[in-house]
Amino acid sequence: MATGRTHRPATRSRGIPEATVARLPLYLRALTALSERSVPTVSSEELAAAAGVNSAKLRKDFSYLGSYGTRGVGYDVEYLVYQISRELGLTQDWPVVIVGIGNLGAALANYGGFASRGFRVAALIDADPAMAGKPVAGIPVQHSDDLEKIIEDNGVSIGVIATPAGAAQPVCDRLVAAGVTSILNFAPTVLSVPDGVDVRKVDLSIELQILAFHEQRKAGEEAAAGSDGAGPAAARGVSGPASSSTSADQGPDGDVPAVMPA
Amino acid sequence: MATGRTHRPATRSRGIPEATVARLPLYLRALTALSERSVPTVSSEELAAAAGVNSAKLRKDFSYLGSYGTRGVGYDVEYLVYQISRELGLTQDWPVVIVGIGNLGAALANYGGFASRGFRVAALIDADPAMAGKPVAGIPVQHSDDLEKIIEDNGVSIGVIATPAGAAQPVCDRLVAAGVTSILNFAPTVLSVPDGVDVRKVDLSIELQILAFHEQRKAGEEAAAGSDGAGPAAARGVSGPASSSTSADQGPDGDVPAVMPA
DNA sequence: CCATCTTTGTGCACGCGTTCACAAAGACAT
DNA sequence: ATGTCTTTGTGAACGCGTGCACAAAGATGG
Repeated sequence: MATGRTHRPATRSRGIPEATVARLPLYLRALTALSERSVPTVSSEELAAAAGVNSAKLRKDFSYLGSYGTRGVGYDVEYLVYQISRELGLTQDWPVVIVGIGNLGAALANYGGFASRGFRVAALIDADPAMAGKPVAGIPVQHSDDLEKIIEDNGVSIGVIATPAGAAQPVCDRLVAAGVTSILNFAPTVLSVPDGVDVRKVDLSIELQILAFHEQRKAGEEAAAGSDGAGPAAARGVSGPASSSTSADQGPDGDVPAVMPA
Repeated sequence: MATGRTHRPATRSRGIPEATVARLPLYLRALTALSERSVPTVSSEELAAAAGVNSAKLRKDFSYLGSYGTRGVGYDVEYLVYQISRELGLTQDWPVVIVGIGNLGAALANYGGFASRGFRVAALIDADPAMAGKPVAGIPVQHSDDLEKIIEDNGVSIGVIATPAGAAQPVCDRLVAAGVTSILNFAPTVLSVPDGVDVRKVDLSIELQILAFHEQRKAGEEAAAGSDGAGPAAARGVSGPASSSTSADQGPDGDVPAVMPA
């Protein structure tokens, strides 16, 4: 029982590096766009630009899948779309349940990106009895009492958790016990799962904090160096780390202690 | 003008490795929980377990910030909370705009995680004139015509893009031109930004595809090895890559070509 | 059939991130 | 004051990911 291992530590899955797997959807998206414009072939250079990566990296990524290109020409768009789709497992149907139909859960249910590419929202589950039966995105919400039955009846192996933080771990445990082996977690908590279960997390708060770090660093450098005058951002009121100014201790979430320590 | 560089290639920001920065919010969250329970000190082992990481990694991460621990005892919770908050720039106020108030944008506006830890939703912006003035999460939506003025008046340097894919790049360009230097992108597109602008992307579709890849691999291994009988998941109907079965060619989004190539 | 040109596929080197293992440091009891 | 015990902080080794640079491969034109 490993605690909170987020996603495969270093286990190269069948020869394809994890970093490559993470980029395949990007390539697939770019290729799909080309396919819709009926572009027959594409060079690694062009495709790399569309996907926002280095062309050498892209070629190396594709080399893990096999030699699907033609030297002097490039890659056959349709063929590559098929190969990547197959490699990612998108040629089969993946029923998905979303647990926690609040603002975020409802948004996810309505999100078109789910429906495309083999993913199908099989059920929406919420703990609130008042929600039961209400249709969200055309799908009636079911009560969490029936979670296990829903998972088993639909053969669901991928679960999306969009509950409040406190409910996430219990929901996760029930999903796993019912047979779910892949979880996409939107709740701001570290999930603990048994071996063999994959967890990927999407955490808005963390992403913002990372951006804030770089933003602060940029502001600091800008103040240290001479006034570069790069656009209207230079006149921003970010002067230093000590500008707690107006709203310092407002904490609507019970966070933000920010107290001076001993 | 670098195309589509997602987040700092390898530029170590002021000595703190990028990987460490990405984990600091995790530590901060765990520490905040401890702080609320009035736990005075915590060891690297305990905190690492709470954050779901290796204890050696945690100690090394903290060593980049300085020597804030006491040997034989552990770390002072309050002190660490303060230090990490300061390092991440959370002791100052970060006004944020959300552009694109659809299902997702509205969910983000309502998300409590934004309000906490120094982030403040300064404005909601949408291109639909019918939305203008409507309050979402208590904040009136403003029309995108006023985007530049809103950015400048509020001193916004962090923008969140929750528009459809097609609108993302133009919106991004306008945000950057108006002075935004950090962008959190929820639209399924690769954004092209000038140097000095940070982009982080959150892409549900990509996360799901990565999970599907591992799910497929697990199913394949399970089929190859003898029946392990590990729980009810073993009896799942995922037999092989060729089980396109019932709903093979339903494509509600204009995707999923899945055609056999030449 | 041959020369040329384009583009792939990859060997190689380098740097970052992770993990181990241990010495140094401080708390605590006697 | 001294010894013991806990826990930090870090040197070192290793593995993964990235990018360069080039040889091999095939298309194309004469």
